[in-house]
Amino acid sequence: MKCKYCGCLESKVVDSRMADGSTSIRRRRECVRCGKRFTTLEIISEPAVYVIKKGGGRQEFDVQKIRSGIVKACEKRPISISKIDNLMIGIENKIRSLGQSEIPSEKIGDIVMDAIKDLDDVAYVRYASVYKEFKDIDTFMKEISEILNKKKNG
Amino acid sequence: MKCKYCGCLESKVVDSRMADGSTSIRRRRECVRCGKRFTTLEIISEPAVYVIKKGGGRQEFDVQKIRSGIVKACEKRPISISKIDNLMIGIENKIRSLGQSEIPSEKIGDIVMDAIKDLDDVAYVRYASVYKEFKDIDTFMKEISEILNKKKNG
DNA sequence: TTACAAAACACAATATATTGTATATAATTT
DNA sequence: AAATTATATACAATATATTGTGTTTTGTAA
Repeated sequence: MKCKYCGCLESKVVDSRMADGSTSIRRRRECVRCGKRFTTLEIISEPAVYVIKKGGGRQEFDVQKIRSGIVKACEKRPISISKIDNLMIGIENKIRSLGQSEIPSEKIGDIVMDAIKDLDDVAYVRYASVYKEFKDIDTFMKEISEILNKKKNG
Repeated sequence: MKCKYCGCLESKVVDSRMADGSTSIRRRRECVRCGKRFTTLEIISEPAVYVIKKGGGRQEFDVQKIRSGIVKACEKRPISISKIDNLMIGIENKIRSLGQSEIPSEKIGDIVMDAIKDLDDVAYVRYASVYKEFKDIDTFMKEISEILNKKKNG
């Protein structure tokens, strides 16, 4: 496991716990070279799902991309990494449970948006703004208004 | 690790390999109860630090880039690789300990410069000349004068 | 349709991880 | 601000994973 700090290839496990109702394992690792610690997550990964891009290109579904998209959307927001990971696992499960080997990227985006919606309003708007690419302004504005209304009235 | 087929909580590892250029570990697991196999992926789960470039661009922070910058600045200077690595580790720790998910590239540059300053004068000037891009000539000249004075008087 | 690459499979010798129990601290929620 | 939850920490006894070598299968590219 390449250390994210110094790139060293060796690290040893310092702690290891079941997480998310035993659907994953969270480990604490320590780099052999620099001694820095980092957290890892072991998740089930069935590589049979392909994402069909808008241009028609096909790419293997990669949770990490989903995760980094969510992480970006959550920047400076009070959302713990474990929450993001849980969300990611939920999204992955949902996508895989569709039982399809090919899924259009739009559908993936919709599923992720749906999941983020319940997590954090700001993150949701950020993600949506990137994902929808401002092409669908009407829907986007409607979504924002809905959130604002909910905040005002809720 | 909960089996994706029968939900059994116990599974054992049948095979384990580094994946994605050693950034993750791919395991093949076998459920203790139903005997079915599935693949898991262990990935790093930590808040990413992003570098905000001058133009506004965002890029994931990469120590190796810092390191290669220092190595270049130390060319033909009597500085061992382990010294550079130690410096790099210190820089990384400092940056991560800021606890921020977004850091302007200027700040990174300042931290690196500060670290190099104590390492080697020539390397420092070289690094500063690249990093400051001679835009901040006054400060740069002042820094050089300070170094020269320190050498003369110290 | 062949050729290449990635993933799955097997096995054996060695090295490392797991899990209960427990404390401290940071982050969220009320 | 207090209460709750999550994360990080430590240690020790036990159980399990890792990695080289090599073969086979499957999917993708030539």
